[in-house]
Amino acid sequence: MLDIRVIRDNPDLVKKGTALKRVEADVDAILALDTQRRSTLTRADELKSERNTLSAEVGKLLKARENADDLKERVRQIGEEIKGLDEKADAIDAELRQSLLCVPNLPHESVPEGAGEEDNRVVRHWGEKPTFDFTPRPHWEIGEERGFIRFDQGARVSGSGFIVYAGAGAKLQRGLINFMLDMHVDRHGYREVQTPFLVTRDAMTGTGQLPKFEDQAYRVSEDDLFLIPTAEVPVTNLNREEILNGADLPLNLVCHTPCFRREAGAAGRENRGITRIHQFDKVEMVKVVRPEESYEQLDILLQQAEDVLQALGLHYRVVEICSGDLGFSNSRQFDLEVWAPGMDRYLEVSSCSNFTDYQARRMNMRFRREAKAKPEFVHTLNGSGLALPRTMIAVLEGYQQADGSIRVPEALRGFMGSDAI
RNA sequence: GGAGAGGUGGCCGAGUGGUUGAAGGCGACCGCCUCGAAAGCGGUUAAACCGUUUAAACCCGGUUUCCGGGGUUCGAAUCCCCGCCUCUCCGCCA
Repeated sequence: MLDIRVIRDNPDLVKKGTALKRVEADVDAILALDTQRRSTLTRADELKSERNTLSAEVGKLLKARENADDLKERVRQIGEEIKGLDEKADAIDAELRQSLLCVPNLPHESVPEGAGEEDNRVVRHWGEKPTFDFTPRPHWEIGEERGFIRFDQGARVSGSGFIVYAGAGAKLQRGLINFMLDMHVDRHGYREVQTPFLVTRDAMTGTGQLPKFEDQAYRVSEDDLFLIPTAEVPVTNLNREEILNGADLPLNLVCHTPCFRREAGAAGRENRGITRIHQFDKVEMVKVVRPEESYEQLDILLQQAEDVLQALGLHYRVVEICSGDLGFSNSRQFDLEVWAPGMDRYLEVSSCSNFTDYQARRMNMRFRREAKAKPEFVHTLNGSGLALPRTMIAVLEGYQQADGSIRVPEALRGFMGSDAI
């Protein structure tokens, strides 16, 4: 969330930023609550100060075996008044926090202005679209025909939007996961973690999925836990409520998890095959860094995600996300879109974002530069490296051959033990 | 799931109703000593919020916080209730 002081001191800046993001946020209501909160707090504090003084006097009187009944009664009355003010302050506080949680992060000044997806900017391309001497087929045809992807069995077990990988398809996904993890660990210097897939409401709130987007998450109501929509949630929250040692930054963490998304209202034409399913695997990179280096780290993160696609020999483009399409908690974001020849379109396989101190403030995650320095909020970033289904699509469609077999990308041959499946 | 024990500052660990934000130790930082270091000696060492001030901040005044939430009391780290977490034993189980 945003620093209330920033909102207090620069309300217009905040209004401008949220407008750029095309998000409604009632800044004036927040300012009013803030003023109310402070005046209530000031009055309560004064009374508490008085109570503390008088209480000490009661103690002295009692110790001297003198009567303190009158004083006691007076303090009791003050106590009641304090109780009322505290309750009021708590109520205002809760309301203020709720409002604050619904204000998005502000876009970085470099972010192009735009209303939505259509205004995103293609920054560059890498590689070239593969050419075929036959009409490349979409992955759902290939996958079904070869038994790599069992849509029927996924639906049978869990309903529509769930799939089963089988045989060489299952092994291919496993190979991709290993390949990605190894690259980030061995080459990019990340530390691998394995986290829970069910997280608390606090964790979901910390990274920004809640309270605004609860309808997108699977929830286990019995325990009020949520199935993670991305490893970003458990991994970023790993050090919440902590003051980190500045010498330990930046933290570079990589994690493979399944991701669960309800995708309410997203069924249909655009999402045929496995482009958008309720459960998919993803390798995610998370960085926790010093504030002054977060934008530089975003470039590094993006490059590291690109490295995976390049190593797999997949043509892709880098897209800079405009203000109106920017994620709720993001200040700047680049997507990687891989080419899927069978579908004849680009697919988002990675999203690399800087969250500045927005998540850190929600999670209360800070660091100390030096031994006695004041704690400061860290900056957090994350990027997919990569989402598996769409990588799978690009491989199946991009490496398909006329006879229906799939060439195995060089990088995966050692693992697969063959050069075609 | 059942029974018991426990959750105090960066860490260890005192503290059972009134100058305890919290003894003592460790660690860290500063200074002295030293050619330098170690040892030794002295000092410093929680966070948030409100107010004041300011270019911003420090300082200063106040409040809160000893797992979280309620309660008792003039006053709670200390007493009571609920919850969460950790450990031990039992049960169960990949």
